[in-house]
Amino acid sequence: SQLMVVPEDGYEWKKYGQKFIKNIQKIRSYFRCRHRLCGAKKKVEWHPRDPSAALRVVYDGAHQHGAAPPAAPEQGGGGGASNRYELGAQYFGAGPAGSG
DNA sequence: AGCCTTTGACCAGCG
DNA sequence: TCGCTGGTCAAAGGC
Repeated sequence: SQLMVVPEDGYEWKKYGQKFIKNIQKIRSYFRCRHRLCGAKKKVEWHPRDPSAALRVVYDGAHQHGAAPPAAPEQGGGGGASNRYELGAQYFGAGPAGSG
């Protein structure tokens, strides 16, 4: 089984599903913002047999609160030692749409 | 007692 | 119309 190693980005998320995508031969996890009436969603993709492979985080939707909770401020603009695992692997909005 | 995470089945779109 | 694939909910266990 895979470890629940989800990098923190300053937002709270709750996993609600996990499936293996054949198209990319990777495991895709589904997360939802714990905020109220917030339609923000996050997906994490990682190789099932390749820890070396960089994680892939795909953000969908916008946070209604527009800001992260005080429990984990986003430090405002990179620098934060929170999401420094693979900034080059994060997608916001519709996604990489084309160039990836 | 509540929260969270893990897993199986159902539904929807395309060819 | 059926089958494949991707996306989501629902039931149970530990702290």
